[in-house]
Amino acid sequence: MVVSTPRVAPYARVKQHLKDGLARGRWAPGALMPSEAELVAQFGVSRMTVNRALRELQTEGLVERVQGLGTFAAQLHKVSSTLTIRDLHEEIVERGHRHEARVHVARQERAPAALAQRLGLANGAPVFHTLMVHLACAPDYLNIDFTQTTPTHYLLEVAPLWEAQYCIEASAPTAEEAKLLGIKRGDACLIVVRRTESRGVPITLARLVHPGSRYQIDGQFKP
Amino acid sequence: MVVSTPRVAPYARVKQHLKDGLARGRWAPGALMPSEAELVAQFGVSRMTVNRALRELQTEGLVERVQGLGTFAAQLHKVSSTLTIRDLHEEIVERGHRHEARVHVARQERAPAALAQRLGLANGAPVFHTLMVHLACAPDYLNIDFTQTTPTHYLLEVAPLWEAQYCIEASAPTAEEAKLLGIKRGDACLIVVRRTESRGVPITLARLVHPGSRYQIDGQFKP
DNA sequence: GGACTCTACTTGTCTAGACAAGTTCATGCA
DNA sequence: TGCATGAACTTGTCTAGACAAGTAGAGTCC
Repeated sequence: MVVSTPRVAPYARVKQHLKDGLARGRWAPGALMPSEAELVAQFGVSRMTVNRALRELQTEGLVERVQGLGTFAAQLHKVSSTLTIRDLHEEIVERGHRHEARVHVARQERAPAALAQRLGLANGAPVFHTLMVHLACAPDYLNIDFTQTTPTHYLLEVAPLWEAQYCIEASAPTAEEAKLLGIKRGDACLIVVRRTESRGVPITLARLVHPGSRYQIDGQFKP
Repeated sequence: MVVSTPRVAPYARVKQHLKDGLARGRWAPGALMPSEAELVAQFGVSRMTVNRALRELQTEGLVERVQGLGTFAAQLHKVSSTLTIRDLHEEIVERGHRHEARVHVARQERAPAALAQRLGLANGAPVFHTLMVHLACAPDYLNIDFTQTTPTHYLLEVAPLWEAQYCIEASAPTAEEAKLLGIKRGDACLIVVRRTESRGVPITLARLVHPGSRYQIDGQFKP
């Protein structure tokens, strides 16, 4: 019987070796780690190979490198994880549900002062204002634009999303939001305020209100 | 007057060129992008240089590469951003505040069934149970263990954090939590449930309750 | 038609050497 | 003492070439 050894690339071997060492605390946060030259000698590979391993560990936030100084074990107190912002339309379609939405407001407006400031626009600059409620299980309702797709989906196709800041908070919905979502004013909501830019130009400022009892934001971190 | 041109590395030039093209929609999501060989000819650099540019774009999620096929513009509908989980103690100290905490529960227990399942442990396995309230502006209060540091801080030093899953939701606090935090039961709270592992061994399962009126979770995405 | 092989193209990875640029430290000079 | 210099080390990056491995399509044989 032949056991196929799943050939592991040398750069991956070096990388895993360093990860293991970090995992078992061989190098305390901030401690100096082996130099590229040492790893070259130890593993018998070329410097480019070792360099790739270290560079990837750096982008993963596991080590910090300083030209002229060396490679240091990163402070693991700061852990950056990935949080996926998904297009709601895509999400629902993938789950096999139909997705429709009720559009309550869809008009061009002059930006009020507070909004203009947050978007970095002049007072009264024209903006599009859309207010809609997404329904995962669709009733037979209106059939206008944006009931088959989401504004985010549309904007992502027109202008690739290039920058986004978001802010997650919990609070009670406004009276209007509670009414639209069919919940009580006292019910906790998860509110994501998301601002997107493309090439420095503000694209969207969305206030996404999720009933706390039905939505969660999940994320995961792996080294 | 000499204007110093900030020398840009060739790999960065290639990378930026592709980013620009993606930003202005030169390649629709899923479309075939130039091959390494084409970029080598176009920029007059070696293949390793082009390869690095493309590989980094891949790890940034901007392109997808398939051996034998080519490089494709990524579906930009999925945007992964970074969310920083910070050590609360570190955070508060950095802001120049003193940080103390009231410890209400700190004992070893047998894990109840629900908890054991979430941690992947046997029923009744011994776990440490800590319940504490963090105070940003410290009164003069108890002075026991963990009032100068946080359990998370301690555990991060003992066992480097190697994996974390979290889940953010909004809901009303339990009666006990409301009492401890000095808020009303109806006030919305931002609840982060965080589970950490190190080398496959569960380390902590934390339920972090933040009064919605005082805390937000911020994040940012940049290409 | 169906199965096979061969070719052209793609990405994945490694090598050995090179030069640039940053840090640290010892050395020597004024 | 104070300061400039340079050696020794580090990481950052590039090159030209090589082989491996995966895909797609054309051609060939049965």
